Order: sequence, then C-alpha cells, then structure tokens
Amino acid sequence: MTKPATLKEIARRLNVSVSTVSRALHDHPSIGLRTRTQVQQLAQELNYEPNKTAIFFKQGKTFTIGVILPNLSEEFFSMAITGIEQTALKHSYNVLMGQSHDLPELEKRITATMKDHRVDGLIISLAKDSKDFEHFNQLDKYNIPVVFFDRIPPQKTAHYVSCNLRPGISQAAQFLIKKGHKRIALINGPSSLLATKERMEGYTAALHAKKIKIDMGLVVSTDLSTGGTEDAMKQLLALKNPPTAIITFNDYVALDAIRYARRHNKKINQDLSFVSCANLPITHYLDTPPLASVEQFPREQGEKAMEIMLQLLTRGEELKQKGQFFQTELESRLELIEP
Amino acid sequence: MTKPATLKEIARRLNVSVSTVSRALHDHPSIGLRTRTQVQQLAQELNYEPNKTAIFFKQGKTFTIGVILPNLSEEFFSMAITGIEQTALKHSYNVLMGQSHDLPELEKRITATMKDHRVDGLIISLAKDSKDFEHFNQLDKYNIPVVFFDRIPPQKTAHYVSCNLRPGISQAAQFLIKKGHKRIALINGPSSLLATKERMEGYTAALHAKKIKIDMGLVVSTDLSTGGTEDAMKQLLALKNPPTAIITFNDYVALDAIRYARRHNKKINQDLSFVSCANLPITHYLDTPPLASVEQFPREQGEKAMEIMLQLLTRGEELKQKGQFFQTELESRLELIEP
DNA sequence: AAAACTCATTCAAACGTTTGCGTTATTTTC
DNA sequence: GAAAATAACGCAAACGTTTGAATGAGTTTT
Repeated sequence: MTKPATLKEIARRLNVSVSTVSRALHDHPSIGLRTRTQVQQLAQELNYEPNKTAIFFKQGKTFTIGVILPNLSEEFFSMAITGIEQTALKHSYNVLMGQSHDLPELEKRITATMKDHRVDGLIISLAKDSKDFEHFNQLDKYNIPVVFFDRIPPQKTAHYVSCNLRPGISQAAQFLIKKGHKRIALINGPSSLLATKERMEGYTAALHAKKIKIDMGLVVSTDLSTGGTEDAMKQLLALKNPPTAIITFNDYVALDAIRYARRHNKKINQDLSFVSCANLPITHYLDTPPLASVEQFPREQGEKAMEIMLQLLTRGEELKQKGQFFQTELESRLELIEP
Repeated sequence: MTKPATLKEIARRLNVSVSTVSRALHDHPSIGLRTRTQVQQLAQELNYEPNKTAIFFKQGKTFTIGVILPNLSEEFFSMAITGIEQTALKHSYNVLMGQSHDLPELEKRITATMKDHRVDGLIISLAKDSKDFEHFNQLDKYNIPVVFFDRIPPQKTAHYVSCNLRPGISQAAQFLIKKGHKRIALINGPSSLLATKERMEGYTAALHAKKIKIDMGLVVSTDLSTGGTEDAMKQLLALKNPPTAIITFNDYVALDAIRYARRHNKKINQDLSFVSCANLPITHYLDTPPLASVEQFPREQGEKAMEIMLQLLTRGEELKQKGQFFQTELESRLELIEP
C-alpha cells in the first residue's frame, strides 16, 4: 500500500542527514547516543527495512546463487538441491532454481537469464546431451564462478564435485560374484556421459580382478527412457546364455528393468538378481527392490558444491590467480537394500 | 576478470553522453543513424549487457518470484514447482526456491529473506503445522502479492489454488463399492490440514449416497510418517471386522500401508484393496500398486498459481481496490493404475 | 531575414544505500 | 587561555540505468 520507509524518509522527519541515519542504524560509533536512539526508534515505528536491491546493486552482489539441474522429478536432484539450499541458507544465500529438462537449449537460456539477474555464482548439473560449454566460460567474464556437480563437463579446467562410480560398481560386481553369479550384465547409460564410462571401468575392473572374462554381449545401453531400458532388457534376455544378474545405470532404469523382467515371468532376485545405482528412497518401497544400490550421496554432493562456491565467492580472485580448481570426488559405496 | 562494460564506458569511448548511449541501444527515434550504429557496434564489441540489478533497483522490480514449499522430495511438490517454473519462464520471471521442510519457523525465515530480496511475488504451499499467517499479511505492506496453493490457509481473504479432494475421494469410494466392498477404511491425515477434512467429507458423502452406514472405527489417521501409518494399519487390522479396502491420504501413505499389509501376509488388492491420492509416477513402478489414485494435478496447480500471480503483478492495484481474490479450485479425479 | 520547426544530443534527477572526507562545536591538554 | 584533540554530524560521490526537460544547430516557412 504505502511505500516502504527509506533512509531518506527517516532523515527528513528527524531533520538529520541520510548518512547519519545510515550510520545510526549500523551503530556506528561516531553517532551520538541521542540521535542514534531517536533514529532507531523511528525506524522501528516505520517498520524500516533496508532495500536490499539497492544494497545489492551498490555492492555488486545479490547473495543469490543459481542452480541449474536437469530435472527435479529425479529424486537424486531434488536431494542434491536440498543440500545446496541448506548450506546456502546457513550463509544467507538464496537459491535461484532452474530445470533444463535435459534440453541443452533451455539450459543455455536459463544460464543467460541467471547471468542477467547477476547471480553471484552458478551451480549446475549438465543436461544429458550438453556438448557446448562456451556459455559457461562466458560467465567468467562476469566474474560469476561456476561449480559443476555430478554431471560434469569433460574439460578439466573447472570446479566440480562428482561421485566416482568405479568403487561402487566394483563392489556391486564383487557382491554379485560372491553370491555365485558368473554372468553379470550391465545396463549402461548413453555413451556421451562420463558416468557411463565410469560404470564400465568399475565393471571391468571387478571382473578382471576375479578373472572373469568380459562378454561384451552382456553390456548393453539405454537412453534412460522406459522404452530404451526395455529394449536393453529384451536384448539381454534374448541371449542364448542370458545373465543371472544385472547391474543397472540407476534406480529408475532398475525399476523399468525389474518390471520388464517380472512381466516376462522372471522371479526377481532369484532367476535374475538386480543391483542398481543411486540408492534413492523410492527403492525402499518396492516389494522386489534391487538387492543393493550404489549410493552416490546426492545431498553431500550438493553441500560440497555449495561449500566450494562459498570459497570461490570469498577468495575467488586469489584462487583464480593461481589457476587452482576445486575438484572433489566422493567415493560411491554399495548399500544393501532391505526389502 | 575485467569489469563488464557499462553505458558510461561506451559513452566515454565515443565521446557522447550516457543518455545517448541508452537511447541508441533502445532504438529511440531521436538518435541519429550514425551515432546509433556506432553505439550498437561498440556495445557488441564490448559485449555489453545491461546490468539488470541496476534496472531492477530503479524500477523496483526484480522479475523474480519466490516459491516456498514443504519438501521437494515429495513428487507432488516437485511437479508443482515445475509447473510454476515453466509458466514463469514464459513470462521472463525467475524462481527463487525455498523448502520449509514443514517447519513453520523455517518457513517464516525463508519468507523474510525472500522479502529482503524483494521478490515481486510469493507462491507458497504451507508447512504442515503452520498456524501463524501474520508474516504473509505483512508482505502486503511491501506490495508483494501472495498466492497459496494446495496447502492453503483457512482464511478466505487470500488468493489461492487448490484441488478439491471431495469428488475424487467420492469416486474412489464408489469405485470400491462397485467392486463389492462393504467395509472401506480411510487412513486420513493430521486433523490440522484442510485436506483431511475434505477427504472425510468425500468419504462420508459417497457412503451416504450408497446407504452404507459409517463406522468410525474404519476411519483412522496418520501423521504421514511411516511409523504413524503403520500404527494406523495396526489399528485397522486389529478390528474384529477388518476392512477389505482402504483409501489412503496419499501415495506415500499407501506405500507404507501396502508394505505393512504385505508383511502381515495380506494379498494386496485381493485380501485388501487400496486406493490412494496424488497419482504420482512412483506408483507406476510398483508391482502391487494401489488399484487407483486420486489425481490432484500438481503441475496444473502450479501453472494456475503462477498465472494468478502474473495477473496480480500486472493489475494488482486495481484488483486490490475491489477487494477481489483469485480462488481457483480444481476438481480431483480418480485415475486407474495399470500395474 | 526573422520566426518557427525539426533533429540530434546533452543535462540532470531519480532510485536507496554506503562511506571517505570535511565541517563544525565541544572538550581536553599544557 | 590558546592549541590540540575529540565528538557528532553533514556533504557529496558512487553504483548503472532511465527519462523528462533543456540546449543547440540546422532547416524550412513566411
């Protein structure tokens, strides 16, 4: 209704200067007790609240960090952004959120509007098929630091947090081998993702260690859609020597795969055992969940990414001089699922 | 690295005034062709981008709307915010996101920081136990419109979007009655929620219509935690005349309830049928999902809330004069789930 | 050839806040 | 009692942009 109170208004009413009011409210020692209390009292009465947009503008800071991620509907990302938000809030930063829906074009556009809004920093998990990272480098010109997490770019001149899937996948394979499985399949993701490569490496490492020859027929891939996963399953079940266990790219793929297997009259975790990645809460509700899942610590990744961001925001220049990059790799870990 | 280019910088280099540069870039007719092209060319070269914080500050607008919701981990809310974000993006608004985690205190704090950031408007779904709405009324003083969705306050002097559960729940009960069920239980939510009352009304209405006497022993409640739901199930299964069908408050409650029933050797949807609310994608992955779920259109609610917000932002004053409130109620609808 | 008009540009204020420096008036020091 | 120190406050610039009003030069009208 009425315009919010300003320093100027308070100054006018008290017949003092704006600077006096400003200092009085900040308890600056050079302001006398009388005026100070007068100012503070009137400020209270008028419900004065500093106009942060003015302060942000003047300081060139917004205390806002942008977060771009593919999709909130994936529990992994909603957990990650929760970690980011919580850490941000602790340090009085706000979170501007945007979803790329795995569309590089949209990702680019959101990046642009966030730059326009002069976010102090950007935390991003890349869209599935992002190939062009030029617009992120552009942000450097605006002094907007960028921290990637989980879906990180191939270039090594970037700050990032990721979760190394190799140990987890290796543990998964070993776990299955110990259970007596000899033919262990891997439903992997799109080859463009770094994560796909990592899973492959963990898989081969574990099989090598146990002297099991790798049958490339057992390694298939999905584009992460339900249809893609079903195609992959079809491929595997059509083998003359089909697998007795399957490691899936993530929990969603596992769900699709398990449903497919069930429909084809496989007894889950008897005829065909499953282990997946991500360890999302969703799996705990299934009556036939995978036996285990590789925990990727989304929340921790988010927290860590925000912590790195805070570092960059406080001592960014110094670090940029040195050409140092924050690169944190969390170790994935296999977690058993109790049905 | 180098400071971003400003109007002043361009003006200095071209030996013209700042206002000329500003107008030239806006294709103002009063600027000559020569200077205009000169200015635009140099702007291009210097990669000039208007400093929106300055513009926001001057215009008193931020083109940002705050969204506060209880929890992104609930698919319902992540779908809702997706609807909000998409509509916002269409109109060049950004979304500042905050989770209350169902803590009224946190909700209050986030509201405060969003006010500080001078969001142009606030869309909010209340924390479970929010009782105090004074801080939202406060926002009125700052000319920040508030639109509630789904979890709305009891007061009727507010803009809101909600989904009326009565028709959906009635359909659910009728659906079960048609299947031959006589003893239909309802696991309801906390009595503080409006939604709980609505479900009860839909339930009684349907049973009344079919001349089935209401047995209050069949109506239990959960605090929405897994433990609470299990207690509720325990209560129901301990009845001397236990239910043959259960309507649950939402899908998460259904998942917990189904798991509990399975552990107690009930054949799901044979011994004991389930119908729930929310119709989240998660249910489609279960091998024993509820038979049906009441769709609450989270995405549509989000979109509608944002549309109302846009109205308020453009013709807010006018509407406030008239004391009009936007209050949209979507109708819930029962959707069958194919396993 | 003076008056009226057009065109291109500049001036200056405004948005709200912070802050280095300058200006008083009062008090302390020797 | 004059000089120095201190306390309390005001001035003005700065951040980047927009915009109404003013200025100046050149062109047309009469």
